[in-house]
Amino acid sequence: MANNTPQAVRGTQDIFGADAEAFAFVVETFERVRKLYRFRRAEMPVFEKTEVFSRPLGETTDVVAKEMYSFEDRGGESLTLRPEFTAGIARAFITDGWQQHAPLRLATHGPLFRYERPQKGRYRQFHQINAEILGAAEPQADVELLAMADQLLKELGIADGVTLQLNTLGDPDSRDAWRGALVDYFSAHKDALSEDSRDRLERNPLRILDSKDRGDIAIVADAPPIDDFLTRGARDFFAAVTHGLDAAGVAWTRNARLVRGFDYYRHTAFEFVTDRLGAQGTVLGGGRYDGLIETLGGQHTPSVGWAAGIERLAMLVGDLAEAGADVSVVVEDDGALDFGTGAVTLLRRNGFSADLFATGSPRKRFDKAVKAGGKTILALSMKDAAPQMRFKGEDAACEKISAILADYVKSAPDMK
RNA sequence: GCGAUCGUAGCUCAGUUGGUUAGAGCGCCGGUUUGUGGUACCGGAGGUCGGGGGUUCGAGACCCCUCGAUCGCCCCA
Repeated sequence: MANNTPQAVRGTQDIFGADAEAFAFVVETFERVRKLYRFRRAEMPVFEKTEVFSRPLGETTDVVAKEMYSFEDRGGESLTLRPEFTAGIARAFITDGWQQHAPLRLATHGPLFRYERPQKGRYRQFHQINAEILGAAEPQADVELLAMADQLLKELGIADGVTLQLNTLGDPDSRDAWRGALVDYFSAHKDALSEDSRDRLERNPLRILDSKDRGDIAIVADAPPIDDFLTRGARDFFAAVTHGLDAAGVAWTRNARLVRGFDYYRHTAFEFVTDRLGAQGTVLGGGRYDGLIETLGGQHTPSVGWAAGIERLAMLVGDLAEAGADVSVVVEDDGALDFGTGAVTLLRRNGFSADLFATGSPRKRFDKAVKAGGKTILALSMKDAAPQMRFKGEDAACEKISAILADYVKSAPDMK
């Protein structure tokens, strides 16, 4: 049957039913919480000039560009489907003059695209919710941003088993000193490192810290910690963030090995991690990216943000049952079809969700309605050429429905 | 990009060491039964066994290629 039908593109997903309900629940909860924290809504383009995404990634572009969905448009310009929100928002901050709104709290959500091998909770087209505070150098911004994330996870009902892991990468001076010390340390243990990590030593030494290789983990345990290299300012900044989190009642744990691979990250880095999603344990992650907007040609603009995969959050939320209709109208006799059509429309106009069961074997329509899980069932049959209404059960809802339909029943020419 | 496992009706699966016209449950459609009733019974539709090639007298079962899924590695903005 499907022989002649094109297949869905690898890594895409058709989200439906209970999964779609969980997805919508995540987005709706995000929208609600974002307003509580006074984040403003933004809608961003799904594609940008490739440079918007490639330039901030710097030297590693070569590796990362292979994971971007890039193409030339008819004018020969290289465009890319957004693999993240932040770069596009940073571009808009510059090109649209959003400096005037700083400090600017922004929230957005939607599809992102990465050319990667699909696995659990990871797709080529996936969806994220995203929050940023642009043009805010003070640690209080980090606290607010994290408090919002924390509240979101709690309101989604998935905070159990999820921990906030927090680290600092310091300012550029701290970070450079630490990085140098790590390179020295790992170079001294080069022979004991895994092949992957020897490679990382050249490309991106900080990444050795979250290697999954057993041997590497042992070496990493004795690696010099960032704390030994923090400048006074960096230390004070991190202390202000952690004190703020404590004051806000946000639980956190220090993970001194949590890193971000790109140079524009400064100070705070964090991930909300669960042990319930296999290899893809990060549920929400982000950090402070004070250096990003400069790489795109803007003024120095300290900013902090996070993103979270909606699919992964939805998996943790679990299946949400689709609600049954408030009323199921069953036309048990085709003679009552017009009456049923009018009745169901009237109910919907009065705010009742309603299904109409009027197809298939008339004798089985009632059973269908029962199975569909409607809260109240209104069965319509014919008696002496006139439609008859009958409710299943008797409760307050039936009375309301009767009241809504009372005038309609009187006006129906063949209703008694 | 690499590795492992998997791919049979709409869904969940069974198909014995390769052997006749490919099965079940659920769902769907119709009929009978019941008639404030999610019951029971009967019947029906629906599969070129992911796709292509090969081995064989014979392949859903074996081999190769390909597409896809799942899990892990790499990567993770």
